Amino acid sequence: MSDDSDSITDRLAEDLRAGLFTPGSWLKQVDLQDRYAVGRAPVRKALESLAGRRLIRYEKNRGYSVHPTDNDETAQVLAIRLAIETGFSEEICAGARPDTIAELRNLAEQFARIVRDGPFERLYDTNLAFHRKLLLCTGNLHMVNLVDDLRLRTSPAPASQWMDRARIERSAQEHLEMVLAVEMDDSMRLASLMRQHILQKV
Amino acid sequence: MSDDSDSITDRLAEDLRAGLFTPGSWLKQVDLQDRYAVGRAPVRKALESLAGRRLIRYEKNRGYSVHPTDNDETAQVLAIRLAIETGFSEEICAGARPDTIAELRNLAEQFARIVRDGPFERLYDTNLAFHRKLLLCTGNLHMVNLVDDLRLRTSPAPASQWMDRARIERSAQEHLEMVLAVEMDDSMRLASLMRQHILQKV
DNA sequence: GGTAACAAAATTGGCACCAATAATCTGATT
DNA sequence: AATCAGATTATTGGTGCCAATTTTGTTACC
Repeated sequence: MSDDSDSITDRLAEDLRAGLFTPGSWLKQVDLQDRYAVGRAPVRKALESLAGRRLIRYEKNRGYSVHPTDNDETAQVLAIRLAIETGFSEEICAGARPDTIAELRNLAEQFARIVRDGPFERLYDTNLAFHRKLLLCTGNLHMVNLVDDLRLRTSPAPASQWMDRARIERSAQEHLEMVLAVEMDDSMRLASLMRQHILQKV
Repeated sequence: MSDDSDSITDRLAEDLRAGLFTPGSWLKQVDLQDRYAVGRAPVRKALESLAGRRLIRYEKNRGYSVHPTDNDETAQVLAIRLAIETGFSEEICAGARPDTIAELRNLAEQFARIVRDGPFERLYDTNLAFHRKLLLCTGNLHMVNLVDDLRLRTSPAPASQWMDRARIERSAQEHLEMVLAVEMDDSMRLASLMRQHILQKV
């Protein structure tokens, strides 16, 4: 993600995504330089970068903190994702080539397989890969990266989102239906599926 | 914007917005600490923050650089703005109170007045204020801030966007029509106006 | 016991210097 | 003259230290 390959920014972002930090708590620089075995400069760089991406908060002379789990806030970020992803449904259908659709189907089936047999720790990755490839059909890499960041702002932890088995099974089904919608060039149906998928209206 | 009020981040962002740096050029840290009369630590902090917001680029061991004026890239960012702003047209209409509509009309008229009489250097600010207030009707501050950043990524300089007098007069007219659409709770019309306004299809 | 003022500790912010890497210049060789 | 290798310069990246600020702890006072 970050252009700085061997930086700790990605590791910190991943740990935030995984919910390893208590929401609302302070990300103290000494703790982080201890945790990631780096100096303070790389820590500050990572914190400032993530704050710029609004993955964490910043207050002058107080430091950087993990977003508290605020339902209203996550709902707002979710609404942004919704507008973007559904707004690009036409371009997704227009830009999807047959081989890409085949890869999408593969990823959707792989997700369904993991839902059935595990390993469940790979659910998030596989789900992410599917959605990334779906959005990449538009050729708009900036949009894909932006949605990635928005996703990091909405999913506080895998636990809360993937706990319910009925829900993830439904997600797997929706993935397959989305592939069908893309295959049939039915952007309206795709947008509708995306809406209920993102909002998780079970 | 940035939580750090007395930082140079905002000043640098504003100078980038105003097009004071050559597109594609390197933002050398020594130049910046000279320009803003600060040390290198604040400079690095500002650069990393702006890179996180993708207002500038970063390459490891090479530094931070101004985005080159890439038509394809700006078109992609514009497409994101389009999806978001039109996607929120319903919420704008739903959330607009009478007094807010009055303020919107004021801003639209103020913009039209400046188009007529000047001072033209305030065109960007007034335009921004109008669009911010329009989007703020949704109550989604995260979306407003995000669109602000996207706007900073699309408008390389005021010159390119505001040069054509016919275009800005048309923009002023569109602002007023948008207010009418909001007043009439016609979200479809508002979305349509926003589309042509953002894409500047003259 | 509770509160306010003060002191101590913890934490962030910034600066100066050095290391690591990249860019540029120089000159020898063909 | 063009090219390649090496040296020189320029630029970024990192570390350690200290200042500024905030937080926490302590003590006197009511």
